[in-house]
Amino acid sequence: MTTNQNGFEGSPNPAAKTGKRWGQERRLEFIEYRLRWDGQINRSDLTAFFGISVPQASLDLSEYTKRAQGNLEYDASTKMYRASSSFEPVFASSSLERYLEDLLRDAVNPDVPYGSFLGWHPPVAVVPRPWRRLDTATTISVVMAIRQSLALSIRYQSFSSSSPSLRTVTPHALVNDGFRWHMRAFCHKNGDFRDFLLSRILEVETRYADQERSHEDHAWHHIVQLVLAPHPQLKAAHRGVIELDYGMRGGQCLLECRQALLFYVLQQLGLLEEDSAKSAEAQQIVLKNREKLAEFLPKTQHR
Amino acid sequence: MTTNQNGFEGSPNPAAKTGKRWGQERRLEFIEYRLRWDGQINRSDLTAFFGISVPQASLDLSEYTKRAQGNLEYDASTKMYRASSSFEPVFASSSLERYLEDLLRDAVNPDVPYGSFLGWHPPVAVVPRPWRRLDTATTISVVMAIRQSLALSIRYQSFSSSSPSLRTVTPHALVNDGFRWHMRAFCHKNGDFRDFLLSRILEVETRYADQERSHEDHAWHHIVQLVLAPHPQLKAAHRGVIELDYGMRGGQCLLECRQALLFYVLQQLGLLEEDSAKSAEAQQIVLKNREKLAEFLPKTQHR
DNA sequence: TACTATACGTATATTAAATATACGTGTCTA
DNA sequence: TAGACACGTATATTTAATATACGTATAGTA
Repeated sequence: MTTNQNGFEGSPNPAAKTGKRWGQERRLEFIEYRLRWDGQINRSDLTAFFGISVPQASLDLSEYTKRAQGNLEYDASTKMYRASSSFEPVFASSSLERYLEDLLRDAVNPDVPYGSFLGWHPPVAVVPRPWRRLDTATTISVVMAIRQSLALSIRYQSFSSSSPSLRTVTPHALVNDGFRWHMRAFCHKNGDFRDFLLSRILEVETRYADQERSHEDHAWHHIVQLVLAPHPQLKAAHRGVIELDYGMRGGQCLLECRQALLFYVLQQLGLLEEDSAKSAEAQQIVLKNREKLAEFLPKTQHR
Repeated sequence: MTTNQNGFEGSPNPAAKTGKRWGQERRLEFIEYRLRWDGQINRSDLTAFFGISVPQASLDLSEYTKRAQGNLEYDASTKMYRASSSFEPVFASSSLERYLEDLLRDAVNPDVPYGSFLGWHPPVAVVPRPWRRLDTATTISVVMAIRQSLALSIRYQSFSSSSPSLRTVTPHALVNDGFRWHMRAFCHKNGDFRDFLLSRILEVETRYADQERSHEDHAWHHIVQLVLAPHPQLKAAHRGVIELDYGMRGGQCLLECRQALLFYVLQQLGLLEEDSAKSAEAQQIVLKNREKLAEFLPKTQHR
């Protein structure tokens, strides 16, 4: 990628030209996706979804058969194609991860069109989140600031100070902690790098040219390793369950994470306190290399 | 939707035929998406992404201008179109929610093609999750069982029992608790509805026809309301911050949730115990209608 | 058992979309 | 000031997709 003086880069090329037609490639992916996750597909699915004609749908189906021999078999009784018993996916876009993500997005935000290929799908429920939604203009300001290495003067409501204060920050990345969005930024007042919740930015007042500062953020680039193990006070059988859940081998597993995110990881795993009041059953896992990691935790966490 | 004797339904029609061409509609959405979140677009973005010709890209851009007058302005110096100051989106697909979801999916699973329109985007970090991934075949079995009202005989590793046991269950929905996927199912052994972690299903042994049981699952269909408020022992200024975070009005906010998910919601909000050992600062919020909700919590939670 | 409806495949000619190629314009860089 | 580049637009041409039609197979129903 090349960067010009505006800080803009040539965009990457995810669904790049392959010589094939973009539209038809999507239709072939659609066939496989529906075949796999809806269990079935026929021409009317294609004509309804893409607005193509019946003969074209036939052509697409025969093209898919050519590319993925033996995946399709026609069930004349239901007038549907089904995945054969020897079905082997040929498109990465029909992966389990994508399907689950599609289900999730649809359940969380049914009004937003995500362009998914979902057909029939099971009822899905998601644990609701109480936080208020973000502001579009603020998000765009932050993204632009990251791209062009701008410093932003923001009115920010930190938890530690009683009223909103003006700060100058130079953001360089976005962070999702599983619940909310933050920006990772250099704070000009304190002279260090911190996290700021996007939802606590009340206003972006001014922006001016700064410099690229990401490389100075050591806690960001430093990757630390957590060693997790089942709680030793659990019965052996329970330990086995935990090992299954976490895919542990030899009684432990490793989890890599940016030092800057260590606090959030431990918080989510309920591992912040050394000796929690919780029972072994509720605690489930322990952090084996706590001493080693202790130095990487902030002294006071101002959320 | 109509259901035939196989339990399959006619599929919904999200990107339905609008008279317009599906492919060109995607290209127009792409133009707006890039304009909004990449800040810019030009013909080569279109030709590279969709594999179309230069004149066609020009046609698409002028078509977008026709549909969204005043959104585009050409910057001859960078040879790019930019969003004008009076930019008004005309496609719901360029919403903030979709952009953030796209960023998240790309960060969590960079290898899975999600078909997003993301161009340049800021570095994004996500708090890593330690759980092992699901099995495709198991997931398909569960989805099929839900669709066709099948009972599954599964080898399941519950946390309470020491070794995997065989159970017969009839699932009717999927649940995402923010971390892991469950199925909501009728348990034939216990005669009630429970949650089962998909990752603890070791094997699906047999499946046989059962009946639709979702309507009997009262805790599933019953919606309860949580009343959340800032922790009363917080200073007034801190309470204001919490009210901002949660979008509270009049010092509280409501959160609706299925009774069956109440446990997970309280767990995630750190509100499971009545009097937590945590400080008011760490606790942040309280549940105002705890007594009312107490009856809806399971006596013993077997995770 | 015959009749009807429907979805399949495939063939035809036709329409419409997208292409290659070309030429003139304006702006930045060398 | 010349060259490079991206813009727009016009041409003829190619290719994709369409409408229409006909024959086949299955399920449901009279």
